[in-house]
Amino acid sequence: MVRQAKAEKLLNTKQVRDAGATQAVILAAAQEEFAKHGLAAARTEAIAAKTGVVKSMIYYYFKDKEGLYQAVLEQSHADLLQTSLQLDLDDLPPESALEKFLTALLDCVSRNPKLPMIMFHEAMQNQGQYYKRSSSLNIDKTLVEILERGVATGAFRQLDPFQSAINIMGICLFYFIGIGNIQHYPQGKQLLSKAMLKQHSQEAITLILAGVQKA
Amino acid sequence: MVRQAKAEKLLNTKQVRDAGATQAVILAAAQEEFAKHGLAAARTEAIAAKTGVVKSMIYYYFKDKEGLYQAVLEQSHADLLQTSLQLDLDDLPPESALEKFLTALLDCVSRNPKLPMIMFHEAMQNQGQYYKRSSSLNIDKTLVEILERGVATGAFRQLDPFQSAINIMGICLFYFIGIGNIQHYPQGKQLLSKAMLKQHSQEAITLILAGVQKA
DNA sequence: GTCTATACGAGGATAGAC
DNA sequence: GTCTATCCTCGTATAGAC
Repeated sequence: MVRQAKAEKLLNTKQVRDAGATQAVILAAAQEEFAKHGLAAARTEAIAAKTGVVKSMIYYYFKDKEGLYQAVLEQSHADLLQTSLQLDLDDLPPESALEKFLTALLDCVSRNPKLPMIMFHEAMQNQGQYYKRSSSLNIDKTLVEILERGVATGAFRQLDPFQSAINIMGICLFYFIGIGNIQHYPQGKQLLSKAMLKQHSQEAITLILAGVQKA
Repeated sequence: MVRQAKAEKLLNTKQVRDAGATQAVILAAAQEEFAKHGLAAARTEAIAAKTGVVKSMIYYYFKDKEGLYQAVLEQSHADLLQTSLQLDLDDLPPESALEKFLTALLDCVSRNPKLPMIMFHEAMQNQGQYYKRSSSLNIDKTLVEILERGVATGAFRQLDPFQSAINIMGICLFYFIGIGNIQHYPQGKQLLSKAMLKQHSQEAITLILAGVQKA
């Protein structure tokens, strides 16, 4: 009797899985799906299909699609937030602070290339209503402050800190957002390979530093 | 008898509308909707609601949602294509060519701020499968060629033309894509006002020209 | 060409067995 | 905790009157 029960469990491996593992696997699949489609166009069925777990598990763990979306948003921003908090830039001269900031940001999105896509679906579809509460605003504020300081000390040229912050973020993040279109170029490069990501970071930093420097 | 028919037509003004006007009004509304939501998440009902015309007109004129989407894509790219063809940059030195190119591009997207949003929904949701056939690839190719020429003549620093082209496009376009998120900043600026658009163009051009110049 | 009404399918969400 | 089966809303698309 007991033996039979055990055998049944071994056959049906799904029932052995624990809560944490299932949640994690759902979150990972959801991140991919939301990155591609955003909240509205994402399909819970597609997410479930990737996990091997059944659709109703999503509702069991995350209540509904929106609940899952918010969980993904939070998890995706966690690394970025953590990174930004650790940066202690106030003591550094503006050029060094900017370089350190950019390196950290580019490392972060290179580790998680889906993040920019998620952010911008959020921006376009939902006008940032979920994003607003999130941490990312601090990132941009940090950058604006570095630029203001650099202009004040004369390290940077006379630029508008607000506009320039947007443009600098554009240099860093656009690469990841445009991938879908960029891929269609003849060369057929692997845009997310380690080598290309490294090169992107270097090119971006060089372009930015040269761009803000006094003429 | 004839009189009555005329009166009836006057009352029911909808029936007076001609095909061209209706198509145009649908296209305009669709462009807005697709810019916000992309193909999958766009709602034909929402498009119809904005027009005052009834939903079934969409199917009458454009066959189905995808047909309307392609029409919007084509119309949205028309201006950009037209602009890019008129640019005759081969005779100009690289710096002038780049500046002329950037001015044209920024004018174009300032006139039609929805274009970048549409392009990037397309990139993310559909991996550029519609976009591929479109004209925009030429835009980026033009930019790559300018950069290559500038590096060859020594006008620009040693940069990777491919990577740099992406980053430059990022500076120009990111502003329009990020609007949803950027708006939430305390300042509450009108990002699409004439003044702000003008400023963005100037800041972008300055940043780019400074960034590619030889050190 | 425009409207009303409706068929039909897709997908979000739940109930209940195991 | 996981699965199966099902409900029901929403949204695309069509049929047909005017």
